[in-house]
Amino acid sequence: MVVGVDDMAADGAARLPAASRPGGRTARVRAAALRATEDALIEVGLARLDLADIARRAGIGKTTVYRRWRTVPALIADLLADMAEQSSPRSDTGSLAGDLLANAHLVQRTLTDARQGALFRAILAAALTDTDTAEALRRFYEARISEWEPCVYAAVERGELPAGTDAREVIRAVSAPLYHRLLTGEDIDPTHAEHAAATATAAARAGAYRP
Amino acid sequence: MVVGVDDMAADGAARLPAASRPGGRTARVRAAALRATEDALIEVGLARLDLADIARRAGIGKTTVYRRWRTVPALIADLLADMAEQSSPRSDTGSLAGDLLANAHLVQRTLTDARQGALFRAILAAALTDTDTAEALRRFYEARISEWEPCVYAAVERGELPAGTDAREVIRAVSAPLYHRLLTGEDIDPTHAEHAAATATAAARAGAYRP
DNA sequence: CGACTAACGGCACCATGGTCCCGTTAGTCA
DNA sequence: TGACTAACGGGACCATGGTGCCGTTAGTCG
Repeated sequence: MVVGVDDMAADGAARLPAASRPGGRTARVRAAALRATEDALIEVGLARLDLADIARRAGIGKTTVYRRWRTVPALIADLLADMAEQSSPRSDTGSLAGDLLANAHLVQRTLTDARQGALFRAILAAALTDTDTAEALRRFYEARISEWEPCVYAAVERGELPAGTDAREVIRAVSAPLYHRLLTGEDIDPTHAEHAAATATAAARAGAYRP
Repeated sequence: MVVGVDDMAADGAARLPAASRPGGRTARVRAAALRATEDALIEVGLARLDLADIARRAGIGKTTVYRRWRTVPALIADLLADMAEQSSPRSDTGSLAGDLLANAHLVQRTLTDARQGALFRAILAAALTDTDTAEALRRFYEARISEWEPCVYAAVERGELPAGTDAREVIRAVSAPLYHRLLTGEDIDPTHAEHAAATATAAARAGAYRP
């Protein structure tokens, strides 16, 4: 088998636009493929996903999809890398309880939204069956958590929380119970968001997030 | 198409041993299929699962598997129903913190164990892509939570917690952060279990689980 | 204990997702 | 602005998972 540069996509995670030729078309193809993947995941779900269908939606060749990403998880991992780059701004309400509530509501709305919710379910399912996707998901959350952790630093400075509080753990604690409900397909309403935020706030105040 | 009684498995969730003939062989076949499903999920994972392979492992006919369960998610949902029936006893250490810690360690060990962890990852992935499986998963957790909620009632009676504390929410709060780590493929060690238990305890004491 | 039939099993068949080959398009760089 | 080649696209081909048919096995019940 003669391996051209053409055939090298199989090295672990999906690669970003190739180093040697990052220009227009490659980037356009990637963007179209990722949007199509998003749509397909939302409409038909992970289980019935078909790379040929994605190619059709994206208006690109089926061969291209197989060559560049090779597998469904690799494609999703690349989608996650793309999502991690788009940042959503945090709130700053002036109190820890308010900030965490805003965060909880954001997560709640995302997971409840018809499109976003379906997308996240599919992505989480993919992450559970593929380590590269899991790694990409971790990076995605790293980015989101980094966005929100200043809330906790501010609360420590205001004297709301004990010094040494693990900011990232506090942020994670807000969304964990909401994701747990997502797993079992239970509904997630604003009440649950409020509970999640209140619980994390109480635990943080009690000093439960110091190592 | 002549529909015999033979062909009626497609009504939603997988059925339990048929009402009219619950006896020996049917039950044996089901048990063998569920054990084989467990093994296959652990060894090859959800993505590469093959019903013919499961039939081979179970020593039963491929046709039988397709006829009785129809799809992979239906088979997994039936596996979950089976798992829900096997109860694991709770601990009683005499204090809420101790009981929740015991629960957290149990969850931590389960998710960390090579076989059980892989099995849970596959099951959660299936639940995220199929509502019947999600429903079965919900029932499974209902059973587990019911087993442990007396810890909380006891703590209320001892005066450790305020009256009106939502027992089920407290139990869920212990495992939620551990499952959240599972999603992203992060390691889960006893330290994380201790944090999860301590956090839930602190939040419960602070009255965060009253509606 | 023998007839009845639900449920199982083997096998051939078929649909469809994934691979391969090779010609085409379009960034890149002198 | 033209040669070079990375990357794309079409379509034939192939492997494999899922279905249908029909004979066989073994609980059930009189």
